[in-house]
Amino acid sequence: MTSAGRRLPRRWFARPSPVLARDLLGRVLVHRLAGGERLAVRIVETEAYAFDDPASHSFRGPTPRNAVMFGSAGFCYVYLSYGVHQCMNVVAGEDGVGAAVLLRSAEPLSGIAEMSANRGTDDVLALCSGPGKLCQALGIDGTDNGADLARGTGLEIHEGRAPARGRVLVSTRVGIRTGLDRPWRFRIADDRWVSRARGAGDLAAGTAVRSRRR
DNA sequence: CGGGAGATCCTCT
DNA sequence: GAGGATCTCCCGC
Repeated sequence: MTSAGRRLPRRWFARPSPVLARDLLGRVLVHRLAGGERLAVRIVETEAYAFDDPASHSFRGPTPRNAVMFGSAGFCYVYLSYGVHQCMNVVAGEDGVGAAVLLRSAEPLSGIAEMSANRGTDDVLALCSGPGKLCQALGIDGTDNGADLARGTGLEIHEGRAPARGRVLVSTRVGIRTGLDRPWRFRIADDRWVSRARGAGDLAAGTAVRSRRR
């Protein structure tokens, strides 16, 4: 059994979303199913969204959909994307701020048979390589909106192991048309489990970060 | 293998 | 009534 370490406490989540997004890399998302099965994945790609961020659902203030974003850190915000895909966020920051981190892709650790069934494919590289795929594999949907990740009610985030220093790539976010000035997409460098993000910004931003380190 | 379009429906204007 | 924090399939090269 994989030892994912302790469950992370609420104060750990209560930081600015770009800080939390980076620190979520390497952590383990666990979903315990009603049947007793335990699905676990290692987070390898995230994106931060903030209250004053035109790309964020919270940008125009609280609404019924984004209400969870304006609550306490460590809660789960799930929304339906394009009427088809569920996407999971981790609420960040102080209460009432409206910040969150989108989980974009992950490495399957346990419960792979169940995740394959949920996704309808045996291609393990395609199980969690995107925000919609990740939710489908783990069986996360609208009923998980508002779940308390810090309290351990079946959907939890455990300590895992952070990537080695210098192993984090930073780039612009994917699939948005505003807020492209913010380099708030984080992923583990040279990790085969990150999503294949299409779009011009990806390679350019990635190489920019790489060359900046020289 | 890269790009483009359609699916599909909820949310807010 | 328009427009998505996406995914997959189906082209064409």
